[in-house]
Amino acid sequence: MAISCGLLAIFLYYRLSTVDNQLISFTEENYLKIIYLLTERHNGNEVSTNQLAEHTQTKAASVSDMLRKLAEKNYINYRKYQGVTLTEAGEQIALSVIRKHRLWEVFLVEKLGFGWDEIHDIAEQLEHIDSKELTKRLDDFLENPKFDPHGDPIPDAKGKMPSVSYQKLSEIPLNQSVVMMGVSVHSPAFLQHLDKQQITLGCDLKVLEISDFDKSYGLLLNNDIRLFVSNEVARNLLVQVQNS
Amino acid sequence: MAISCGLLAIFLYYRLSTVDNQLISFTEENYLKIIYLLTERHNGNEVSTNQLAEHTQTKAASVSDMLRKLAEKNYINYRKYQGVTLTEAGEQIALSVIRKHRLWEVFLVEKLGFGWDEIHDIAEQLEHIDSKELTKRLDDFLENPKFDPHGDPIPDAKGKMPSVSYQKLSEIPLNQSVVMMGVSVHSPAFLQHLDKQQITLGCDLKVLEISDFDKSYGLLLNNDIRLFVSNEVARNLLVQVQNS
DNA sequence: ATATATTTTTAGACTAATCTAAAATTTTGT
DNA sequence: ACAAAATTTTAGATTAGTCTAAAAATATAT
Repeated sequence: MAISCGLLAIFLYYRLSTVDNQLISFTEENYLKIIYLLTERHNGNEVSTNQLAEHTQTKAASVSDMLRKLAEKNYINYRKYQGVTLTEAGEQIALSVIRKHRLWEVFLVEKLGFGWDEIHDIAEQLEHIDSKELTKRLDDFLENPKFDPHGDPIPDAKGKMPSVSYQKLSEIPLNQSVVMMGVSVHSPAFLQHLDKQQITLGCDLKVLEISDFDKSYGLLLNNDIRLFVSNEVARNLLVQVQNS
Repeated sequence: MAISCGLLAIFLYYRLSTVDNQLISFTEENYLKIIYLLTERHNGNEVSTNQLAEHTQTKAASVSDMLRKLAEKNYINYRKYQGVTLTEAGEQIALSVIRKHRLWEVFLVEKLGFGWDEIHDIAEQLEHIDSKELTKRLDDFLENPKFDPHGDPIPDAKGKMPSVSYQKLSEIPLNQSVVMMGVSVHSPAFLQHLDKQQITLGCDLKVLEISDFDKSYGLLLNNDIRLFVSNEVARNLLVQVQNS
């Protein structure tokens, strides 16, 4: 019986974001989020048009257009042909979207029982839901998690990202005990591959050897099980030395 | 670190709906939902262009355009100048959106502790999240509720709406004990007004008198408290005679 | 060091959804 | 029953976000 639905018309393109009350579309939020994540991955270096085209699944021409627009709105620092970084305003929006994405992922796994390989596409939708109060209550309902089901840190309500110091398993010396803390690839195929070998967040790992034959990693899992994983897998497992 | 975000670009305008795998936009979903609710309110009679313009908060000209489009896609029966009704296909989409809307409303109230006056706008956003699996798991998580926090029935996964037989309190004879089952207006102002008088879903009501002076209703609440509510309130309270 | 290859931007076009203004149709009131 | 009023549709324009093709800028390789 509830009818009052009008807002959604406007909402489709633009809505008054709860971040600083700026008008911002889903699409713009997405670009800012992707710029944030790629910048982080490149240690703060500028992100290129082609990289953005790849990750937004659009063409470079479309990206150029959008960058001009985001620069006009002062969400990004844009030097033509040189790539972009986020401004403070752009970063706050990106962090707000990432916060919502990761909180919803926790919800999907912890409350609804989804696997960590099933949640990405749903969280991609939920991350754009615009309600500060909802985000706050969801955060409390989930008991203020600091990490999502992939081990990624969740920014707080003020946009502060917990600092983490993960290393790739491939960079850990032989026989060093480490704890599995995250993954740097989120593809369902990769995550399911880990599931099959019972490699989960929080498990103990030790590299016993690197095979001369195929550079695969011989591991000891939870001080118990011996297994081999490919170099590719070892490079995408994020770990931390115990008690540090 | 999760980057794979591309789908959203396409998703913005169109996505493959889980209902029969048809391409459908947020906007189209909204029109279908509103047509369903208005048709229901008018006991199955056709809905007019102007009514739709009012409820979508657009102009009649925009509605005409959209109706042409929805008719082309066989979601509605459209006779120019005569109004519209939903086809079976259109009704299934509308029911799917309404199901999600009402399930999310239950979530917001039961799990996150929102008041029934605070949830409409958030549910308007959440109703468009597209994942059959999510809806199914949410439904189970909420223990398969049959009614939302306003007393509106929740269609099942197959699009079957529970039938309800509510009457307006204003149509109930004097001294007939009834149970409060729903509201026919969802405005925060109305819902907060009820809160202040402790009129909640499930409470017992009996009309003791209708004032000659201002046509207000003298009620007995929970066989205990006497209070007066306006005619306007009485017309928007949906009740049911006990044990029927 | 400069020609070639790659990347990025610009120009021009398209679609979805909206708008205003004007034309067409239906309804209403006497 | 028919003129006036109200409603609905059509015509033409606008904006966001995308595209392709071509031009401009930068990077690379001998």
